[in-house]
Order: sequence, then C-alpha cells, then structure tokens
Amino acid sequence: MVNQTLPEVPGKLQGCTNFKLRQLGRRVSQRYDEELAKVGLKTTQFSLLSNVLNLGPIRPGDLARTMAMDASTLTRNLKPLISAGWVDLGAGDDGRSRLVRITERGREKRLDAQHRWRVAQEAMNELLGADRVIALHAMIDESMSLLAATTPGAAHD
Amino acid sequence: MVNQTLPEVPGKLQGCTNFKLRQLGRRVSQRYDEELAKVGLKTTQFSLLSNVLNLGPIRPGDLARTMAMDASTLTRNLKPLISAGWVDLGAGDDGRSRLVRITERGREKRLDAQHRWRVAQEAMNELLGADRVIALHAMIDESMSLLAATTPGAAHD
DNA sequence: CATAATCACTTGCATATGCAAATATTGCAG
DNA sequence: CTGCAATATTTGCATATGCAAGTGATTATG
Repeated sequence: MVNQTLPEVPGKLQGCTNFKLRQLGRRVSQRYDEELAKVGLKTTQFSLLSNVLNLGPIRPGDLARTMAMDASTLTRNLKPLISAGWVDLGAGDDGRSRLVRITERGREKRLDAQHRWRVAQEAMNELLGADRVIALHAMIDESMSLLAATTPGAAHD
Repeated sequence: MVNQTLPEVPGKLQGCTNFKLRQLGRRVSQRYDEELAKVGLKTTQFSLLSNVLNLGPIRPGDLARTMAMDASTLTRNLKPLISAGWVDLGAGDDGRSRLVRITERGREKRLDAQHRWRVAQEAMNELLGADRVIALHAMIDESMSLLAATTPGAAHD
C-alpha cells in the first residue's frame, strides 16, 4: 500500500525517510521522557549512561563512534552527567585521550532509571504490538549496518 | 534473531526502541544534510518548508500538531525561514492566532531543495534497498498512527 | 632535536527540541 | 461592563546535534 519507490507527486513528501524517522523519533522520545523524568533523566542521558556502563572505561572518541554521534556532541552530552556525579572523565593512557567511566552513584542512578525505562518499553510494546516492535528493531539494525558500511568516519565494527 | 520481547540482560539495552530510532535518525539525517547543504538548507528546514508549502496558509498550532512537534519548537524553527524570506508569518482571523504561508522565493528555494532531496532519497533507496525502505516507511506510518491515538494533545486526524 | 603532520578532544556558532511559564486575545459568567 | 477561564503563540531555561575551527599532545620527518 501507499505507493512508494518515489512517488510521482513529490510535493506530498510522504516518502521522506528522514522526516518520517524524525517524526516518529519525537513521538517515541516523548513517551520515554515522560517516564524517565520521574527519576530526573532525559532519554538521551539514560542512553548515554547505559552505554558508558556497558562499554566500560572507554575513550570518548570510540564511544561517539559506537553511538553514531559526533564527538563534540558527546563531549557536551557528558557534561550534565559529570556534573551530577554519575560519570567520571579521567585521563587515558595517551596524554591527549581520556577515559569515560561510570561512577558508583552512576550505577545506582542507572538502575533506578532502568526500571523506568522498562515501563516505557513495555508500554511501547503494548501500544505497537510486540511483533511490530521486533520487526522495527530488526529493520533499524539492518539499516544501521547498511549505512555504517559507507558512513565517512564510521568504525567498521 | 537477537532475542527480543525484552531481553533478560537489560544491560545490553539492545532493545531500546528510542535509542535505536535516535541512532538511525542521526545517521540518516547526516546523509540528507550533506546533500541539502548544497542549497544551504538543513533537513529540518526542508521538511518544514515542504509542509508549509503543502499545508498552505495554516495556523502554527495546527502545523505543529500535524508535524508532531511542540508549538514552541515550531515557533523557533520558523525563524530562520522567515529571516531568509522563504516563509511569511501573517495575522490570522483570530487576533491571537496567525497564518504561516510560503513566499514566492520560498517556492523557488523549495524546488531547488527538492532536487537535492530526491538525490538523497534515491541514494537511501539504493543503500537500503527499495523494499526495505518501503517496509520501513510502512512500519513508521503504522507506529505513528498507533502512538497518535493516545498521545496527549495529538489531533485525531 | 626541531618542525610539520597527525590525532584526540573541546569550543564557537547555529539550529533543534520540549516543558513550564509568560503574553496576548477571545469568550463567558455575573 | 468586569473579571475569570480558555485559547494561541512566544519566551526562558536546559539539553541535543553537528560542522568547522581551535588547543594540546604525539608521532613522523629531515
């Protein structure tokens, strides 16, 4: 349904992958944010905190690449987490690089948030249907891989 | 694959719909932005300009609802377009409301951008495969509908 | 060893995003 | 007509995002 493969009527722009993704992203973020706000976190902060936890002591540049975001964005996104004492930015082996690691307080915060996240995720699963969520995730993963392969500066991990 | 339906190991957070969407969104935006930068537009500006064109003279609030974004975000996103003379923000019937409409120069700009957008979209179709893009769009549309139905303040259009 | 190229991260600039509160306007109760 | 509730938009505040340029440290080169 919905003819695609580039519609003859571009004016409708129903076919813009970017716009669609952004739109859905906004709606979805709002849901997660609503739940995570109860523990004083934004969804982006929760994601970042989780990634710092999982990827352990890691260099900012590597973390940025893994998360597919600009290094400068990461630098700034880390600030509120560091200020809150959830994340620590220490010196790396190399004098120019550093190491990001989660703190004990960060672990606790992340655990709290984890519960909220689960509520939001389960609500999402119910709203959209678990099958659709699974399919959506799979499609996103596939798309990420395909895009990563030719993204300038992307790690081929 | 990748067990889903909420993994037993939440630490991996491979199952966060929000994070996945954001990540893919960043990568996709980068592609479109690269192409649209050639005519001096961001993807968000292109989307907004297109929507103003298609939804014709429209009240900011209605436009924001249709685009699923906060009214205050729309207010600010319109500024650069107005400054550039592509969009006009005039008085509405009601003294408190207004009307957004595209200008002649805006139409021209949007046409230029349209060609760039098409290049980016076709590149996306090739990279991901048309079938995957079609499926992705369909899934996004379905998800948007399901989310809109219960989004507080969302128009039931 | 000095200097240039390179690497890793940070800052400057501009925009995007949303919640809460402020502002302006209209409509309604009394 | 007055004042209060409701509506439409904008502003204050904080964060998110990326490109280009800047800073500091290391490595390569002569």
